[in-house]
Amino acid sequence: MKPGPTAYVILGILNLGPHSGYDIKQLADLSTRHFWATSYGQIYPELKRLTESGLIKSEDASKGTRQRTLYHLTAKGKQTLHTWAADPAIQSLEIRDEMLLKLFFADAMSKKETVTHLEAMRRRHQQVAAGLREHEPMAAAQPHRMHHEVMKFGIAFHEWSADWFGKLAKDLESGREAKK
Amino acid sequence: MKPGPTAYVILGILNLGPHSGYDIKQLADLSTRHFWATSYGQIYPELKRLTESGLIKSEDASKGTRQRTLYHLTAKGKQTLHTWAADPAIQSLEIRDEMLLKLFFADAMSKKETVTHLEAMRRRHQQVAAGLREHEPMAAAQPHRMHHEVMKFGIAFHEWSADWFGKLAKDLESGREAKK
DNA sequence: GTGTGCATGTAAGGAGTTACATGATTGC
DNA sequence: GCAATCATGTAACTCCTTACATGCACAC
Repeated sequence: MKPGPTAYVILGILNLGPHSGYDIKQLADLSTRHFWATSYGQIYPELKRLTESGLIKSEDASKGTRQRTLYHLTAKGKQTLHTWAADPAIQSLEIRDEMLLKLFFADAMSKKETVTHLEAMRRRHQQVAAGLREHEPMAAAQPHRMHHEVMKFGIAFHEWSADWFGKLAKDLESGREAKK
Repeated sequence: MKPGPTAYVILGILNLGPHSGYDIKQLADLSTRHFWATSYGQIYPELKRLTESGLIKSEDASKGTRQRTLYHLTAKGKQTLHTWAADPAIQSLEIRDEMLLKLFFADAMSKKETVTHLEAMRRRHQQVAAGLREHEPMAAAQPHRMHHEVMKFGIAFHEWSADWFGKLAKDLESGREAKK
C-alpha cells in the first residue's frame, strides 16, 4: 500500500522537525489547509501506518501523566518524501465549489438573486484571502521559500477570484453584455 | 435524507430538458466537470434515489431492443432545485492539488527540480485552459448566460494560474528574490 | 465484421468527515 | 473553580472512484 497525498502532508511536516499528531493538525491548518485539508480522523491512523512502514518513528514526550508522542522521519521516510516530491508527473487537481455549481444553474434564479449570489462569492473569496493574509507574516518569516510562495499563491488566487466575481456582478447589474 | 451537491448537478441538467443517465454524464463532463466532477457510479444510483423522492420522473425511450431511459424534473424537483440555488448561504469550496503540495514541500527538492516542477504546473494549467477553450463556443452558443460565464471563469482561472507559476519559475531561475 | 459510441448498471474499496469519548494542563 | 487549549484516539458514515459486466446500433 503506497502512501496517498495525505500521508505526504505528514511526512512533509515531520521533515521540518519532530511533531505530535496534534501539532501536525495545527500546522496543516495554518499552511496546507487551503489546498489539502486534513482531519484527526486521518492523521492518527496514518501515523500508525507510517510507523509500521518504517517511514517515521515515535518517541515518548509525555510530561507527567499527560500523554504526548513525537514523531520524526526515518532515513527511509526522508527518501520516500524526496522521491515523491521530485516526481514531475502531472498530478490531479480537484476543485469542488458548490457556489459555482449554484451559479452555473442560475436559470433557476432571478437576475437579482444572481447578483446577490455573485456578491456572496466575491465576499467569500475576500474572506479567505484575508484569513490567509493573517498567517502570511509567519510564512514569510520561516526559511522555506516555497512555503511562503504557496501562501502568496493562495492569497493572490482568492483576491483575483473576488475581483472576477465582483466585476461580473457589476456587469450583470448594469445590464451590459460581453466582458472580455 | 437531503440531496447533496451531486444530486443538484443532475437536477440542474434535467432542468435544461429530459436526459438519460448517459447524457447527464456527457454533459457534466463538458460543463461542470472542472468544478464538480461526477461518475456513473454516482449518477445511476442517484437517479434511482431522486425518482424515489419524487424529484424526477423516468420515461422509457428505448429504441427497439436498445434500452434508454429519459428523466425529467417534476414540479417538486424544480422547486427543490430553485430553493437550493437561491440559498445564498456560504457554501464550501474545496481544493485538492497534489502538485501544490509537492511544491510546498520543495525543500526536499533541488532548485533545478523546483523550477522543472513549476514549469510542469504552468503547463498543466495551460492544458486545462486549452481543453476548456475547445468547449467554449458551445457554452457561448446556448442561451444560459451563466453557463458561459462559469466556463469563462474556468478558462481565466487556469490561464491566470499558468501565468503565476510561469513568473515564479522565471524569478527562481534568475535568482532574484521578492515578487510583488 | 469490427471498432466506436450509446447505454445501463454494480461491487469493492479508498478517502475523508463528523461526532463522540476521554482526560491533563495552563492561565485567568 | 472554570474555560481554553493540549492531546489522543475511534466508530459510523458519506462520498466518490475504479473496475468490471453486459449488450445494442451504426458507420466504415
